[in-house]
Amino acid sequence: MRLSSGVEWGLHCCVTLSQSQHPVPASRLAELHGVPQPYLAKQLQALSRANLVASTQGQAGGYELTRPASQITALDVVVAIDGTEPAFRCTEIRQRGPLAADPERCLLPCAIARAMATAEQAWRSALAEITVADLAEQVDADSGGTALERLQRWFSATTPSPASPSGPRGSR
Amino acid sequence: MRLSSGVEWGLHCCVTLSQSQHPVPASRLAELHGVPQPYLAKQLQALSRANLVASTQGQAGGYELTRPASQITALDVVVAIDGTEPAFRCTEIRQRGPLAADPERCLLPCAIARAMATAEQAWRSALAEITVADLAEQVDADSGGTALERLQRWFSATTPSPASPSGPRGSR
DNA sequence: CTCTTCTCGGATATTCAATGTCCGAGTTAT
DNA sequence: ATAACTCGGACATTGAATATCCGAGAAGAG
Ligand code: SF4
Ligand code: SF4
Repeated sequence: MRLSSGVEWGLHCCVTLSQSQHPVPASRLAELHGVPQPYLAKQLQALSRANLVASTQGQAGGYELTRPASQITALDVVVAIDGTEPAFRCTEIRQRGPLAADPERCLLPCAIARAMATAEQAWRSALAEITVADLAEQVDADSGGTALERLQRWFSATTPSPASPSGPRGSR
Repeated sequence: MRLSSGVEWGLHCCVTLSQSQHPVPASRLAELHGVPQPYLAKQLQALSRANLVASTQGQAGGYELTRPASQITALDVVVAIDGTEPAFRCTEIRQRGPLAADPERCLLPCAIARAMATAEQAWRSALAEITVADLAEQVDADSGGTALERLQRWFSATTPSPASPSGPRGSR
């Protein structure tokens, strides 16, 4: 069982966006996390399609959350990026082979599929209990209360500073 | 999130084996479920490595359960086939980028990783509640109490019948 | 009002893992 | 002792996830 690695980036981006008052471009988020920009854009598009983040185009554009962080659960992010299809996909092999069951008896999922669905429901319920606000709070506590402040200070460097004449950011 | 499709076959094989008193060859299991024989063998090897099934070689060989069906949980099967690695793999992106946290603060998993691990633990706990015996019972109930009997009758066709002289099974 | 610049959005290659397949080692009944 | 049948691990193939690119569109500056 593998979970798309983009889920991790999506969660980080949501936590990051919850600390910004202004839209943040995708390129800044990618630079902050040290991940390839084009691929992160793909995940952000998925979040945008799920209406978790809103995109603003233009010069001061970027992404921002559409809801308060306390209204966004981890399950929302996971579903938005990884999709809603269940991990256990039934191939209906009970209808194949010499002992195939009558199709009329296969109208509802069998016991095995039901058990797996129940387990997956427990997983989703656990994720629905955690909100992005909770994650931000815990991340801040882990770093001794300095992470969120450093994050906001870093945002200031990318805030629209209209007086920057010839930004000599010749890095690349 | 995707779960290996071999998990489904492994669960079916365990339920099937719980109804047989004699070892069952992999080729018979594949024929019964209508899946490619060589690939099913791969999954059975994984089950064998986890000591869930025992393999007997030779002419009357095959696979059989090593424990009573009530002692084998669905989690055992899933772990044996799909592996024990967690679905959420942390890339430690908090240590990358311009705002990299001090490595000394990253000794324990961060809040995001902890939340995902908790959810996954709930999933595994739910699977550990279900045993193969429970599954067999429910499958039988779903079919009106005829599935297990049909299964055992089908086994009779492959039971060591020493009087078969020149089995003209020229199907393939 | 125009123009430039910056942004997102979807369509497009590449890489890795899961799927599917094969043949050799080993063991039992004949 | 022989022969037939079994499992076990090593080997191609396919699909999806990963990583990337360029065009459409909107906001702000001039
Ligand atoms: S529904 Fe149940 S019996 Fe049918 S293929 Fe899926 S797991 Fe097997
Ligand atoms: S441990 Fe937490 S902060 Fe670090 S990379 Fe994983 S999810 Fe992100």
